[in-house]
Amino acid sequence: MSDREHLKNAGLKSTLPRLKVLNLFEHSKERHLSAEDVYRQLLTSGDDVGLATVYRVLTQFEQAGLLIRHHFESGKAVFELNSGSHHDHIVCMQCGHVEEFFDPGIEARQKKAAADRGFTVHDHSLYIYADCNRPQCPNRDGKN
Amino acid sequence: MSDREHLKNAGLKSTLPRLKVLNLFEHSKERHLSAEDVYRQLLTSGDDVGLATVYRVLTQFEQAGLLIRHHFESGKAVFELNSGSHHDHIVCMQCGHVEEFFDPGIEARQKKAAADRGFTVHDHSLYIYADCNRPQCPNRDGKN
DNA sequence: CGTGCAATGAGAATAGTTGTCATTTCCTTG
DNA sequence: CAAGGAAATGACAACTATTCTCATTGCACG
Repeated sequence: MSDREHLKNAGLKSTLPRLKVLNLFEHSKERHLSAEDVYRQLLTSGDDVGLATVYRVLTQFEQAGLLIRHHFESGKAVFELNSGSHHDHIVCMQCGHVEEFFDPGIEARQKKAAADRGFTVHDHSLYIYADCNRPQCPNRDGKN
Repeated sequence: MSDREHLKNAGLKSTLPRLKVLNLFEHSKERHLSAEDVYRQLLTSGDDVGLATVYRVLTQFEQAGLLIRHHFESGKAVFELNSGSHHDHIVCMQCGHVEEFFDPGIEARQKKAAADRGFTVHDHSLYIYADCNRPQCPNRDGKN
C-alpha cells in the first residue's frame, strides 16, 4: 500500500507535510523520534515543514493509530511507527539507546492486576531504565 | 523520628519550607502530588512558599530518596512519599484516581528481560491507564 | 480548472520547569 | 545569646515542549 493510500485509510487527507512525516518514520534509521527530531530531519533534507504542523501531524497520526506516543523519562514525547505488535521498552540512561521486548507473562499479569481491582484497561506503558553496556555506548550523560 | 531528624538523616538542612513540604506529603489526603498541587495547598493553608522553592525541594527530596517522582501520561511530574516498598500504578483516565499494586512475577520478568539483553537495570516504571469504574468516578474528562 | 473547506506556516501564547541573584535563614562559633 | 558565613529562599526572568490563532495556501470534488 502506498503512503497516500495509507493516509486515506486512516481517514486523513493526503497532504505534502503528512507524506513527508510518514515517509521519515518509514525510512529513518532511528525508530523513536521526537517532534523536534522530525522537524530537524525534515529541515536538513530540504523539506521545510513548520514545527506546529509537525506537532499537529504527529498527534493526528497517533489518533489514527499510525504512530504510538511514548513519554520516556525526559518528559518529552517520542513517537514510533505502530507496527501492530505491542512491545515494551528498555531505555539506556547513558546514550538513549532503546531496545524493545515483549513478555506475554507480564502482559497477562498486568491485565489481571487491573481486573482484580475493577479497572477497565485502555493502555499501559512499561519502561525499564538501564545502562546498555554496549561497547559503542559513550558513558557521557546529557545527550538527551 | 521527627521531621527535623528525617531531613538531617537525608543530609538536608532543616529549613521551614522543607519541613512544610514534608509535612504536607505526610498528611495530605492525596498520595500523589504535583509541584503545583504542593504550591497551592501550602498557599491555601497560609504557608507561603515560593514555587521555585517547591520545585527545588521536591527535587532534593527525590535525590535524598524521600520522594519518588512519576511521569504519568500528562507529561507533568507527580511525587509520592517513598514508602520503601516498590509498587506500580493504575491510573484512571477519567478522574485521575491512582491505585497501587505490586506483582513479584512482573518484577522478576522485567529483570530477566533486561538481563537477557545485557542491560544493567537502574529503575523502571509501569503505568496502567484505565477506567476505575467506581461509582464516585465522574465520567468527565479534562480534570487533570 | 474554480470553489470551499481543511491544512499549513509563522509567530504568539501557554504550561511546566529551571536559572539568576539579591535577601534571608540556619547553624556554628565566640 | 550575638555575629558571621554558607546555604537556602523568593521573586522573577528565562527556557523547553507544546498548543493556539489566524491569515494564507492547497487538496479533492464537481
